[in-house]
Amino acid sequence: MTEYQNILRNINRYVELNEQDEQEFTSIIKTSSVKKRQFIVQPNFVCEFQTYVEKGAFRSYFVSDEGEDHTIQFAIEDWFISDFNSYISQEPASLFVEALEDGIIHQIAYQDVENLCEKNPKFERFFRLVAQKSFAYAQKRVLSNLGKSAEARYIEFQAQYPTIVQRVPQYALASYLGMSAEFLSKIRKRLSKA
Amino acid sequence: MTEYQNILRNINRYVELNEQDEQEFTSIIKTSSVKKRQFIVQPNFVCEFQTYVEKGAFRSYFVSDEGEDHTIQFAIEDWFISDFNSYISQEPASLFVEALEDGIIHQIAYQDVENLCEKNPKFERFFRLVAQKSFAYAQKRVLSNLGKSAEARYIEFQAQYPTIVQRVPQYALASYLGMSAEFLSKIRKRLSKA
DNA sequence: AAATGTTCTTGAACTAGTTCAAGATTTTAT
DNA sequence: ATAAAATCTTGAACTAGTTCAAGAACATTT
Repeated sequence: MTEYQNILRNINRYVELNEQDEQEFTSIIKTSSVKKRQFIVQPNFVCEFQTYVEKGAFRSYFVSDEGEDHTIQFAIEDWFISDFNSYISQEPASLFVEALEDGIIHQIAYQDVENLCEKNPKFERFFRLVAQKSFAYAQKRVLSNLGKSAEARYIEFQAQYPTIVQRVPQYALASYLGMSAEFLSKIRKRLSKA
Repeated sequence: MTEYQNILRNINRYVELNEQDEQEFTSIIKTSSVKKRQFIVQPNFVCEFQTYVEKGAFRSYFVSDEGEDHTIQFAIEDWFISDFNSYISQEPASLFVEALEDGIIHQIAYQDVENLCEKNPKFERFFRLVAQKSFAYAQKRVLSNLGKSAEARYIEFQAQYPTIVQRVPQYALASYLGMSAEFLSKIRKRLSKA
């Protein structure tokens, strides 16, 4: 079992890689370990990498002018996370990406990915499929919450991602679900009694 | 000037097409004209096409369980629109896509696009870049509205897309901006006095 | 095991935005 | 031109969710 087993298996769900392809891909990976509360992306710095979570839990969030924070995405094992906007345009990020636990990540740099895509159409294809799926998924998330009450949004998230609910601080979850931390606390109390 | 001038110019912003490429692409286009209030996508039918707007204005929207409608996207000349989720997965749509004016569209079918991508990496590349940009753009839209009041959301949209504000019915705009039609009416009144 | 920092809970007062209803205006079809 | 349909406006009553503040529980460091 190699260091890159998991990330390669992930890619193989979309395209079939031979040894040569796998070698091309793993040669651009940079692996690091991160400590809880460490930032791997910060506003005003360009988000150079897409990050694959080998171990740990992360969240990306945006701090609005009024100083509230808004969680955009959680990522645990086998998920990718980044400030995608910044990554794609190679302009300064507006998000933080923060480790919620100690973890291990594999990162791939924008220019390395672009070169790889140009060299090997299998990767062009992989990144097309992933981008399309991410976009579709993001739209689905928005839809599934439209017109729902705060309580309904929580119940649905809890049903769909029970592990994340347990693993993530409540204020981060509240800010993901678009409600105040206090209100989420009240919802949970109400539900635990019923 | 050909029938496909505009859509080809759009693609050429991302990849350079020679005559042969252009020919491959235009051969899969299906052009039609649509009447105001006509639906080009409907829930429960698979969204077979991506639609390029040659002329006209469209909106995609979702009707929640409670019967409210929520506009997801507007599209005018030179934009693409679809129920992307349905298109990508080739599963039944959950959105309506409705013509807001009489118009002309160019459509490309899922399977034709996939075949084209497999045959010609330039198109693989084009659709990767477009999917990535759409995803980044969708995220940006979400971010730019987070934590803002209904009035601020309206003001910003109006500043960024003045033509759309003029061209689109107010209830559709309100449902795009996430507020009731009545409230948008009140906001506008307030602003016109100030 | 004490001390410090972080996260979670609870209630009371508040408010941005909704809902309802009815009339006014604009657009579309005949 | 006229009627019918669609859209927009306005005010009054309401409510889901926020904000503030202070204490309780939990986690982390020394």
